[in-house]
Amino acid sequence: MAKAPLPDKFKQFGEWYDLVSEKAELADVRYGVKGFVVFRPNLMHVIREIYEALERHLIASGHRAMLFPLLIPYKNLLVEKEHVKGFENQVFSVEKAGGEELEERLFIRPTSETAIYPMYALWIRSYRDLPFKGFQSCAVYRHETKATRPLFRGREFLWVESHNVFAKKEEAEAQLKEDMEITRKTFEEFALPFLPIEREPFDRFPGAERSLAYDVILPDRQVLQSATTHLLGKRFTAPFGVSFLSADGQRVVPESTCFGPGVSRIAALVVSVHGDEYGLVLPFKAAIVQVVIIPIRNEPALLEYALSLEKKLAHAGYKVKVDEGSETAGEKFYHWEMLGTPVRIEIGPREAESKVLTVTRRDQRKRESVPEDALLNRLASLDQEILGELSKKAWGWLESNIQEASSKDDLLAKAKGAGGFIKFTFCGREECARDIKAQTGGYEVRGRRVDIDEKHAASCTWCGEKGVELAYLAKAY
RNA sequence: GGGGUCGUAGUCCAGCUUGGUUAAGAUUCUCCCUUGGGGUGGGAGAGACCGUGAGUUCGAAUCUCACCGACCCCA
Repeated sequence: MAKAPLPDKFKQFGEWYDLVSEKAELADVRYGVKGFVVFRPNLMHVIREIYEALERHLIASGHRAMLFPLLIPYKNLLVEKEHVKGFENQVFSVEKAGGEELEERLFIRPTSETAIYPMYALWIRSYRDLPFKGFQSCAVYRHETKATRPLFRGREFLWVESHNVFAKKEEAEAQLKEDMEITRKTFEEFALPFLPIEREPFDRFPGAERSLAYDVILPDRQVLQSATTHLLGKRFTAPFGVSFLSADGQRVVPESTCFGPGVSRIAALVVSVHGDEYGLVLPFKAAIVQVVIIPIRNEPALLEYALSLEKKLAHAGYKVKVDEGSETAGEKFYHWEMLGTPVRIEIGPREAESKVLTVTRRDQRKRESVPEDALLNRLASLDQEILGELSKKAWGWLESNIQEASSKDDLLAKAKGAGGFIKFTFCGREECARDIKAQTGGYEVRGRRVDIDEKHAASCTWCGEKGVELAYLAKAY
């Protein structure tokens, strides 16, 4: 068999990713502005499906869609001190319009707190207005100075941002759990794993009281943060003047949370986590074409049979396409494998004669024979099987890349090794985290897991001070 | 912030050291024939103001300077 078109993603992830992005026609980097790429139709399909899933789960849990303007008055940025510090060096600003200097300077949202909270201050008047749960699906803009890579880090990225307001702290705390659940359900639909990790106090979103992040290990064993949710307390509601009258007539400043699943990054995960040396591997939900039918020769009888099958599958609700192109069969196989199409049906004289079809699943690249009258049942089971097996494989990779360090020496040795997560007992001190990062060549303290309770030792594995938690270390994007 | 590499068809790139005919090749795209169950083979055609600007020269993709852009490494 011929050589695979792509390198091994576990050995040369950067090269693999750039090539698959080009060959599967995902992103086009030729637009010519650094950090800004064009999303092509194959990628937009994945993006739209991710949006569809996130929005469905948000709405089912009581959120409502909104859309705030892209441009925000500059003075709004100055309202919350920590927030300004975090973003002022990253914002794009607009000073002119129609050739004239603007009376009021505007900036392009790097995130929308400063656009949303002034309006919340107008909308929220009574305890009856709470909880207020809203979200918007949009692009945000940050002038990143680090190296950019399509979908992983750009100066424009797509996300959903949810901004919720609650009367009571417990309700806000509970929202963090709900956000985690929404992330879990969405990721499940794309067979993606993640670890929910609470960030250390010194590593929070500017202005947050608590920050949870959803970390995934990529094929190069570096960690990618795909989404975050933050407990903001009164950090934004108070300075922006959001308050309400309680049932007993008291003026109260409410609590708030925000949740930001990075849609471009989740798409990058679908590509990176499932793909192989033949290209993308997509679950049914993410595929723009779910079943491709390939007539092995350009003969009218074969084409006719292929089209009748297409009609049958389309009627059953599948996204199906007959490849009528003039390329040879082998060329078409490679093409559709690169695009990650989950199922391929080959139609040759044998199939047309016997009505027993040759069906190939993309994830395993294995052929099987399926009688035509059993095809719909088989496709339905393949949908679930492929999703299940992709998920199992993805979780297996994540879990097999978590190690635990028993001592400082052990930690140093493991840090020199393959990468991935290293668990250790942490004292919680920023100084200690800085020291670890400096001495391990870039391992950062990500924080502690919130989905399970993990026992920690009495003293910090690194510095020997009192241990407070079992924390995860990793090199991050 | 510091250091380095590179800009030539849609894509990958040769040529530059030592200036000189029509800028070579592969891939891609179009058409014809052939082939077809894992990237068939052949033929014809299309596609490049050689990143931009200036300088040196009889003559610049090639030498010089400036600018713009991209990529990589280190902090």
